[in-house]
Amino acid sequence: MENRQRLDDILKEVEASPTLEALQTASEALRDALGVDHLVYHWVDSTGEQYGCGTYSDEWVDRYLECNYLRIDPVISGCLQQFQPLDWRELDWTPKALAAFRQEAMSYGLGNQGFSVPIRGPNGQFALFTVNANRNDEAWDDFIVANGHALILIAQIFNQKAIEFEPGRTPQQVQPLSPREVEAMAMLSKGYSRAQIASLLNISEHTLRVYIEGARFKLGALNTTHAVARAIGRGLVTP
Amino acid sequence: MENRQRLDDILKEVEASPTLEALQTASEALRDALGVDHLVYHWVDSTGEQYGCGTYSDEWVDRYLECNYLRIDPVISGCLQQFQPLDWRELDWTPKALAAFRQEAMSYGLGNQGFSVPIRGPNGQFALFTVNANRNDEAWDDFIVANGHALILIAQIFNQKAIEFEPGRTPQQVQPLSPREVEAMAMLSKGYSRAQIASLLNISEHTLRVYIEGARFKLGALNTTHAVARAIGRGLVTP
DNA sequence: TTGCGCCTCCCCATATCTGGGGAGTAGATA
DNA sequence: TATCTACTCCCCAGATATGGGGAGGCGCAA
Repeated sequence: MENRQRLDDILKEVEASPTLEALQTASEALRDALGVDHLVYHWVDSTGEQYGCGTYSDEWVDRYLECNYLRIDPVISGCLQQFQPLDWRELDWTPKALAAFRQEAMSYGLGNQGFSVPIRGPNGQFALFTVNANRNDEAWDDFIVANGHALILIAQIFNQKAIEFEPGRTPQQVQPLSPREVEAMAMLSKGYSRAQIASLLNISEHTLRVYIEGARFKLGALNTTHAVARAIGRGLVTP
Repeated sequence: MENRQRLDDILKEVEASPTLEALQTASEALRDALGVDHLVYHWVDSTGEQYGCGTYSDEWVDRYLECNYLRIDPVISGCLQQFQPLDWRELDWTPKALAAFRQEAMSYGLGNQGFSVPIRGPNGQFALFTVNANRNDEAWDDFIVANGHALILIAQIFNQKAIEFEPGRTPQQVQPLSPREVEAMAMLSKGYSRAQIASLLNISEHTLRVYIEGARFKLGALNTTHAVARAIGRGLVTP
């Protein structure tokens, strides 16, 4: 269990020095401490800007971006649809993805096994923390049992640090929606039409319209759909 | 650090026996191990169904539900808007919430300090893991420094167990959206009108409509706003 | 080869939403 | 007490979205 102590030390350093460079050097240190081939932290902030640090080779990163593999990467689509930590073996490897993508990845030095921890924030933040190694199935099982918890924790700590870099921390004070406005957004997000909502809430359709317009205004939205999307993003409504 | 070992043991038991009762007994064991007054895990699944386990008194839970405090609880609204772990002192305690809510809570045995770890899933799952105790500010600072990481980990483990209980694990195979359909949903969620999107994507407005209708159908949505909400919920689009 | 899914285009009519105005009540806040 | 916000209601006209029909080309897979 001295390994654990070593991980703790590295993470403490990360927490003390919140810079992108610190995450980068920590990635390398953690990779060695864990004994894996690669360790990557990839992060999309609320403006859609992407950041990344990790131990993939520059060639692979360039190739990945160039081919827009983001769109076909099963790791990405898998992690977008669930948010538990994910063993790459559980993924849906279509023949295309397997041939065109995974084999190519291995030629760039990636291992055959992977484990990714997805994290999602309410404003579209999405982070992915991945370790990658060349192992057989049994060895990988053992690795995950031994280190799964630590990986989740590392992902959280990286994530907290990443949040601090966020440029658009939206210090602009947000207009809180009134209860009725929230209610309207919630009903809209469930697919009800204005007429239905009005009758369900026992108010006139026009009154409902006032709420929707109020919500649109307070959320800075261009139309109702936009307002609902923002309400969801702000956590006022659960989708 | 024997405390840490004790936490580990309790968590291992939780992982071995994934039942709601196990979470309940673990809550009590963890409360004692951590030396706090209360420990609660509250969880909303993708259907909107709510579950909870923890050490609050039944009277307080009843009172809370009866008064629909969910709507005014600053802990809830705070955690819905950010997804980092949250010290209750950072919350926005309006006079009303303070008077009507917090003081009443303390009369039901809650402590003055709290720390909550929010977790969000892509299908509307929302979980909140909270510890609560009666401490002065310095003691609470020390507690969080000492146990913050452990709390995050506990929240994750509770969450993974809770996911296994989910009834609507939606074994129904989901229809994947085509790239164009996803694109349409993404633009709609940003507030663009159909005409704008069509011209931005360089396609006729009617073609765009076909995509939107396709997405609506595949997402089982009643209208466009509903479809966008579901696309967001499914993680196809970031709000 | 024959499907199947995806992408692209067009017509029409109707339902629904949006934008602009105004106005009264109650409750909380200052 | 004065003011502000939230809530409720009404008018109208124009913009926008929706529903239903049909049709051709392209690529992938059984």
